[in-house]
Amino acid sequence: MCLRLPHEVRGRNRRGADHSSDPHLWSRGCPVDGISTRAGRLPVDTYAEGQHADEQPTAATDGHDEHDELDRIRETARDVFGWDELRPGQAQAISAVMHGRDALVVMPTGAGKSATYQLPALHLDGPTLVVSPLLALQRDQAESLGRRGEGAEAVRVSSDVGARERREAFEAVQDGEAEFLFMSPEQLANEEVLEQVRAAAPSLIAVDEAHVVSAWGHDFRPDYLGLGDVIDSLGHPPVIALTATAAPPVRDDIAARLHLRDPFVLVTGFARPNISLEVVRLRTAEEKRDQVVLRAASEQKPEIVYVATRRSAEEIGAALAELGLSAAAYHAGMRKADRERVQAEFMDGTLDVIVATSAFGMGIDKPDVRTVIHEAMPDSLDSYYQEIGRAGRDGEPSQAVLYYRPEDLGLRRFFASGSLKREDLVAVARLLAEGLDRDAIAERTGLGPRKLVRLLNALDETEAADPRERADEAVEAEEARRRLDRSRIEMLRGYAETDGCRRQFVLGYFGEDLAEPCGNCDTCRAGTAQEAAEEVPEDAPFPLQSSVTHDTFGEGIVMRYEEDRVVVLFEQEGYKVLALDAVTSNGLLEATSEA
DNA sequence: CGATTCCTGTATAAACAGGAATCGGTGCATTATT
Repeated sequence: MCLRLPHEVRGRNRRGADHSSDPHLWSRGCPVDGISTRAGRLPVDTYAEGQHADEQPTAATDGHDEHDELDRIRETARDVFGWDELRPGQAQAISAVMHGRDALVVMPTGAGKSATYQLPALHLDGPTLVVSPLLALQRDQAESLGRRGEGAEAVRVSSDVGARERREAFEAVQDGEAEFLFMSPEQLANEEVLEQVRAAAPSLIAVDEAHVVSAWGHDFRPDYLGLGDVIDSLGHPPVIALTATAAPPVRDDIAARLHLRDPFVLVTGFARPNISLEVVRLRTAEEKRDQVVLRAASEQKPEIVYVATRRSAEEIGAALAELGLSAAAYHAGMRKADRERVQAEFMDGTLDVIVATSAFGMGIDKPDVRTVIHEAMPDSLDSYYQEIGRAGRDGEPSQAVLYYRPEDLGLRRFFASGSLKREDLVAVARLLAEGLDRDAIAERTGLGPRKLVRLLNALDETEAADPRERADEAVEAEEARRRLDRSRIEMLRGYAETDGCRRQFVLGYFGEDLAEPCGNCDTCRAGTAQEAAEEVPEDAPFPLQSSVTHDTFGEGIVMRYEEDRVVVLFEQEGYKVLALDAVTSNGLLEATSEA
């Protein structure tokens, strides 16, 4: 869906624009006739990198109204946030939201992501509901808004807010005394609480850290999957979803789960040329442990060492401390006070090295982190890129080192394996058909509330009427999801094992085509990246990012070429590596007739 | 899936091999006790 409202601005990187020489610009393309069929995926409206605000694409219809409006937005940006200019694309996204359109904003931390919802919030009548995953983030953001001055007052409603304070918060929002209301999806899952929000009639909903909809919604925080319904039941005011990281399939998932309607998609900030990339491959676990400790001790500080288990965090943290370094562990099993102290010490520079599980990082914006070492793979390249992205925010040279053993992928496969039982699904589907509600079903089946929400979410996605068919459909959907998860794990392996330029690989994963090897990764320095780049066939049958159809796998997008293979991201199957031989000689893939 | 821990059998001492069982990550909210 690419029909544009007249006020809208088209990126200069759209189809037809010549950007073949500019590696930073990329577009999914949008056909002239206004119908996007590109594998059904979200078209990106603005992919902005290295542009300055004043070079921004000019409006298709350059009305004065729009200029006035952009001027007003810039004025607020100056007065409230102290910014002289907006980032490329940011003004367009804000403008789209103010005209009632949903938006998905992919923008790095520290680049003014929050302002992208806060600016339209201040211009739209009515309060803004901000959905945020961590109570600590809610506190920080509400406090920082409180310091912005008049009109930006914020309140929170969560389990750590008492009954009286809750009531006052809702009153403040309903009376217009507070503009921002911060809540978790779990709060919104409670119908009585939701009714209070509805009474306040929010004119804008912002979903912060929106990638967790996709990453956590399916099992860990199932109420995230209910957000789409919550949004609809609030009358679907404009919704703006914000995240620092999301590969194309994750963007699609976010848009689908939140029920976004033809969202304006702004993608920016994936290029981080100052971070050097390196992978060290090792055979045994002991060897890896020793080398990680030695390397961590010798690299520039401040430094983050990411590990896969709490135990590793403790052990490596202790080993570094024993070597005389200022190092500490950080994971969710620690006492809250200890976690807060460790984080604060790392932030203010007292602590040089933090050895952490994935619990550490969300909302962290420390400019001078010089080194990020991974003792083990995270669950996806999305997570990996976000974690290493915490290095070098100040633009100074920094490095990311991944210690890799193929066996480490086993833990990821374990985490990625789903577990809904067909018999549970059938039982719940039957009771649903009888008209029972959630509580009644819980009582009858004896299923725990958490598991039940997952089962209900899974069934919610199905279309059949018969309970058995619904269960089958849900099982199949979960299997498809597991295949996608596993294919993403395979992409991790691909990153770790490639001879090609690692930056080309990871940017390709995010849908960006970096024309030349980067020169700042280990394979570039070793020379293999250049060799690999030369192996990409000149007569590649399909352009990068083009849509293709496979007989069994269905619709997909060409992600990259490697030697005699091509990697395609299929909607249903995830990432697949196909032999070019077979592709060309058997006509395995066909260009989708898109436009 | 893989690493670690626990248990059993061996066979007369203390320990070891080998198989089975267990564990591994993110946080909200709620509830029962201090």
